[in-house]
Amino acid sequence: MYDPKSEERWNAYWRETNLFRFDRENTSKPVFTIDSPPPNTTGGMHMGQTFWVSYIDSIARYKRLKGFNVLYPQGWDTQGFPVELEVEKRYGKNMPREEFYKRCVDYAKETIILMKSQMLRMGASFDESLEYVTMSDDYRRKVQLSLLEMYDKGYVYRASHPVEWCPSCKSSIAREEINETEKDTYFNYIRFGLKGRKGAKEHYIEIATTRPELLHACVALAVNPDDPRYSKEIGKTAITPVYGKEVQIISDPGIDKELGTGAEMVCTFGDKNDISMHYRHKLPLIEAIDESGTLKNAGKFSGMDILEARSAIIKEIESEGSLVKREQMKHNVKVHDRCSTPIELLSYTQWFLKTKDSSEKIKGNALSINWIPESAKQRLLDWADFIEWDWNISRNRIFGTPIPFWYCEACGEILPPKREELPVNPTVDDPKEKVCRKCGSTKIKGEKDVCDVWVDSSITPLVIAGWPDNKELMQRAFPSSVRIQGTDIVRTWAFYTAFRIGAITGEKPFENLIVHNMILNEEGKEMHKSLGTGISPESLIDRYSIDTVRLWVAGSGGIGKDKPFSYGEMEYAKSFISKLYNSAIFVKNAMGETRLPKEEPHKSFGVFDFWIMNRLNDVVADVEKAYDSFNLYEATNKLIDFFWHEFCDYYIENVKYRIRDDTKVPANSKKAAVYTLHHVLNKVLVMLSPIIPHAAEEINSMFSKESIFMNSFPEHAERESKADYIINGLVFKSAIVDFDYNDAGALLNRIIGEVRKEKSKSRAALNKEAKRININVPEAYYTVVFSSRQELQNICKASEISVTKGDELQVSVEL
RNA sequence: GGGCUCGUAGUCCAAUGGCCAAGACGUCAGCUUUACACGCUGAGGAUCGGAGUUCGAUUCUCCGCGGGCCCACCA
Repeated sequence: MYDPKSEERWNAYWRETNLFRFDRENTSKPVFTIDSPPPNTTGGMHMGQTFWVSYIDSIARYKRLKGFNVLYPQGWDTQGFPVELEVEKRYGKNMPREEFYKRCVDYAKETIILMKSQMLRMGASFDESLEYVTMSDDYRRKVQLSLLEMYDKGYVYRASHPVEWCPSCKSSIAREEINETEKDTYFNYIRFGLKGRKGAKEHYIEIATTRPELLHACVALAVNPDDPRYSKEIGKTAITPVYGKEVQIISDPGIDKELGTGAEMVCTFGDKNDISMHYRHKLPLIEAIDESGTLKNAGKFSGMDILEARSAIIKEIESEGSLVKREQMKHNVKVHDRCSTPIELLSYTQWFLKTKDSSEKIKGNALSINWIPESAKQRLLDWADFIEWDWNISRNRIFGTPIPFWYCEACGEILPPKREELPVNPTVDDPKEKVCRKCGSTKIKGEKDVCDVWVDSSITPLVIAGWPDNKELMQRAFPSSVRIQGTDIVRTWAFYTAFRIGAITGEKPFENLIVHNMILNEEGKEMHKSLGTGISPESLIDRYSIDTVRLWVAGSGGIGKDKPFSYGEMEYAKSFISKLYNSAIFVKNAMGETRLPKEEPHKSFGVFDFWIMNRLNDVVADVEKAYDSFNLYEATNKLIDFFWHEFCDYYIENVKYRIRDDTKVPANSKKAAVYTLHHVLNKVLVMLSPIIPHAAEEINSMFSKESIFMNSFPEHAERESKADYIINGLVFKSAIVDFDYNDAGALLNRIIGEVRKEKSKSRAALNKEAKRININVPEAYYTVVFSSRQELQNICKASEISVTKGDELQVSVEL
């Protein structure tokens, strides 16, 4: 029985022997570079991470067998909201900046230790000496350098721009950090007076709004130009209630005539639509809300928070007689995904990278990458076409890479540091340049904001290849050979990496990009820790084994689809590992004291030995092709099918009689069988070792003192003529027969299968002696079958056998 | 509303412009074959609907239906 306890032993052994270290000095082997995701250090490993860790590790191990010098580092994405939020959850928000910062660092360090041990337990063979951590000075230096490079190339600018702002986190946030939730609210119908016609009933215009508290920032009323109710009012002036301010009535085709009253108040800024109106109609800007979500420029309402102001102002509007009605409604509110606070749009001075003008370049870069699956590429292309704003990289937070710039408050000139000064921290450091180089002002300020986390992680292909210090390694290790990542971060990690690496180097970041989907629970729903619908990888390992989980990952289907988890499939994976282990025991017992012939064992080969060797040779080619296209599913299934249903079900059964009693078989027949058993088992183990390294190593240790990872991947050879046979990648010519061993083996196995079927139909045990077997074969196969009749008789346990020529294959059994 | 993507047995998951559409789990029947009952032999079971292209479509195109993801709108 395969004992999962041995798995931890092999993990320890591989680490002690440094078997998977990247060999820096070796320049003869080609480098294979793996850009694996640096996980957010927010907690223990989940199923999605288990999936990609074992997937990419299998590829790393395969490439080593193929003779590559595999550069496989593992990094940790430690900074930004995710960690800050975990720390807030644990310790609360109220503490000095320095203390909070330190707690973030400690939390990240703690989590790295946990996650690393979980990954290593899975058998991940990354080289620990190559680890990178985004909060380290060295990594930050590289991030800052990458920004300086982009600044030099004109990608960086600082500007006032409406940004999506979280009043609770007091920071601008990125679009991908926004969620939508449905909330109850009131749709308030409010009357605006029309200038010069005060008093008369028809001298009002009515709007509907969910945001009455923004009334003070109202800069226009907008109606649809095709709306007959309002067409004559366009260009006139309306008076806001409460504030009594004059605003123009403008027309815009974007206004929905059916919604509310068909008239809208435009505020700066209530929503995105207001922004486009603001630019389109060149409306004035009123800053309505401050950074912490309280009203400003709102007269007596200034200083109230949004909800407070909302009810206060409604009361005021009502008492003034301008409130027509309130309708309860549900509407979608954009909230910050980390804290669920509704976001606001604020005009704020921020740092930007020019993604919008770069979209064609980004697309070109994405197209030069080999996407697996192909269809994942479309996500990035669509996104690139959709960009509205440049990438806002500033975050008004604490735990992040400082934006490495100072600026002149007088003229806005950006003052970058010198490269050799990096890393810098403008949030606290004084500028080296005391006087603005452009206007001579001495009002030089350091940027207080830090970088968005994707700024850190979007240069991993450079960092892992030794950029910028090790130019020699860069030559060999960049672009990365492969990246693996989830489909959920194509728009972020893949997109920003393609953008930044393209901008900095002009090259693609990686040759191949594997995009995996989600692991769902058994019901096909997303796993959520909070809902208790998750399955912990640790519990699966404990219940099955590491390699069972790994085999499930590899064999669970194509990579482009969400995949429901299945205990049934886990059981199957477990069964295969048992099968493999048990068959190895058989081979071991079969060998006994037999010494393997060193040379020319095939002199004593029988037809089934030739057949299985040739089949192995075919499988080597199939499996290699599958691995080379990163298709672990195909590799796994080819290997399982061959091993289980050809090698075990037929080859082993067919040679048992030769093993059991070698006095009744030709000389050296047993030796040839034992040699073949061992050979095929060994090659299959080597081919499986990337996927189930622990089991392969454990089984291999029954036969060899050397690690299985010291092997090379088996060689495939092409047969030149049909009677050739191949052993270990070497082609041999058969001088005696002129038939194809693959066909012959298949035919003989079919005959054996027919005999089994006949016995099964008669409800007889398969090892029951048959009195007689009659085989009728077409003339073309007669020689093959006739010359193998003695073997067939032994394998099928028949007292007599007869082979006759006929039209089609017929097998009858007399019991 | 727009885009992308998918639809194969009870379930999961492959492949393919043409041989009988692969495999697994489950089901059913049989077999304790001295590696393995986590096994072996066998049985039954599927291309969402419609139209088109084609000698031929499950595969390509279009429409519809259904799922998933994304985006927009929601004053």
